[in-house]
Amino acid sequence: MNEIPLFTPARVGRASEDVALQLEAAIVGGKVAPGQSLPSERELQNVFKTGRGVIREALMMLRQKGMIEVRKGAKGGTYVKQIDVANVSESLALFLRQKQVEPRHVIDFRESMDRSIAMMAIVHASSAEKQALAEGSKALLAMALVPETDQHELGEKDRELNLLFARMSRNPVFEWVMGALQMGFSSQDYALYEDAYFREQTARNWVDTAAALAAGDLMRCSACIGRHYLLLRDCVASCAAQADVAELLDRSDAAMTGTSLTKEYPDQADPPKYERKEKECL
Amino acid sequence: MNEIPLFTPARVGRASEDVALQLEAAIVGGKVAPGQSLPSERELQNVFKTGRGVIREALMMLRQKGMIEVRKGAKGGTYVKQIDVANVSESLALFLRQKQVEPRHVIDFRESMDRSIAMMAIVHASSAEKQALAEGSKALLAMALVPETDQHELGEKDRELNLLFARMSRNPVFEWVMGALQMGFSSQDYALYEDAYFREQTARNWVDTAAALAAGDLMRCSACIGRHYLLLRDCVASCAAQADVAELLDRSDAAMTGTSLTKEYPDQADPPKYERKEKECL
DNA sequence: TTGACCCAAATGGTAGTACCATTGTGCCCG
DNA sequence: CGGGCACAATGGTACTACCATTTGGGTCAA
Repeated sequence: MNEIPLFTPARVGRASEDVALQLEAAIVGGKVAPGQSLPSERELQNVFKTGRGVIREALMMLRQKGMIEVRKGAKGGTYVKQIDVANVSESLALFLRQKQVEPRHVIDFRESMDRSIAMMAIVHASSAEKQALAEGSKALLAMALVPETDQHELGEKDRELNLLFARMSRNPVFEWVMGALQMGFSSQDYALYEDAYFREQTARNWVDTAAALAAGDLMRCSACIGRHYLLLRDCVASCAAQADVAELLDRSDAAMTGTSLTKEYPDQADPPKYERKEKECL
Repeated sequence: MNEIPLFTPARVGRASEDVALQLEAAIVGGKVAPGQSLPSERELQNVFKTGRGVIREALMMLRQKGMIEVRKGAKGGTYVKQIDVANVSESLALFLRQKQVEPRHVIDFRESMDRSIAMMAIVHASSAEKQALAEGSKALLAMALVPETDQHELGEKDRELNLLFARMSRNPVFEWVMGALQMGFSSQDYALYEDAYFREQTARNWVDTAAALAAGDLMRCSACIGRHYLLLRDCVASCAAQADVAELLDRSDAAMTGTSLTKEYPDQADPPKYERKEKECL
């Protein structure tokens, strides 16, 4: 099964794809190191014997992948870049959102990853890191106990701790995957710091987690992680209950405003409105 | 820290980005359902009051993200698509490759994920799935014992089993992340089936794993997983030894052929060569 | 009636040109 | 010596014209 298609539609349209592929190959092949620049668009135009639009489209694709960065002006051009984890995060977040993945599944995944991280961190993390985590968690608790603290600030701190925690596994893959997941679902974590009860419980639990980790007590650490996600699940469940009501209102609201961008206008003469508000600057 | 920049360089260049953002918002906002099509490029040109090139660049970006699919001809246009997990995989693979992540770290990550999956699969998987895994692993073993079997075929089967295994966790996130990781590192798994010894050991181990899983014996299952990755680590290590030699040869070879694409030609009059072999079809 | 064929319209793909905006460099003048 | 200005390189945008592909309908013949 899964044979190579015998007749691939050779070179059917899409020269830009071809160009992008060749440029990508040159980059990943190490022909152009990060920091160096590709030839200018007009040079590439000559090299590939094609129009400038094709080159620009190809560069757009590479830019979208995060492989290059484009700068205007003299000494401008397309510079090869280190790919940022944010690119992966964005891609993943987009996918998960579109798949309407249940928060429960993401939470389960994160929990199992956290347990793995804890296991590795206990073995591999330096004592300095362990201390940093302990202090960070205490700082979080201090912040959480002040009622005026903004939940976003707390969420940010939580995210920071999570990343530090992941880094302690000494395995960058964990750090990256965790970062990618967090990027798309920060709203969940923020919600955890909305309610005063959850806020305090979560912060205290962080302190316990850090202490257990520092003590090398995997069992207690694992229990703490379990408790963390128990809180998160509770919180998400209670939020979902509210959100359901909000969504119902929102949906009936959206049904009223018929701002569609599609082609389904059988009888309507004046399709999409699309007020261009940002465009009077030309 | 991490304040929102007070003065964002408002609308500096890059109208295509603006267009892409608005279209993306329309898509993720559900204004255009998958399967439906956006207006044609020429219509969008009017809607956004911009040149067609800008529209095309924006569409290229969305296409790169996997959100749309573009078809030529009458009734052609840009159709909103379900994002494929392959997009995430590609993004992740590109990132990992560029970060020169050590195989060891990826393997560790996969191992810990496999253990989590096993835990969940024992609880959640249906008996039909468990049986399917058992039969699949036996089929793999049968194939592995025939010396003539192609290693790629075995690798493909292995990949299939892995995916089935991940699916048994009943959590799609595991399946997707596993799929994404495999896509970028299939060569490792293929290597496992190159040597006759590793081939047989791995296949037998798969059978044991499936049996343990079906029996609900988490301990034995976990041990099998450990053994699997022990084999993989051994295999990768022995491959790396060979690869090191090859790389040295390859590097000195690359140093000879000076086909550079960068701008560093202080004295050279005729920069990049770039024979266009695919282009005589116009 | 049915089938084959062809042509027109819609749409994406490519080429080319002209011009604008931005930015670094270096010359020129005070 | 220093500030400012002109210039050149480069990306960003607009517009036009034309090509290639695909669909659908219309026409003509069997």
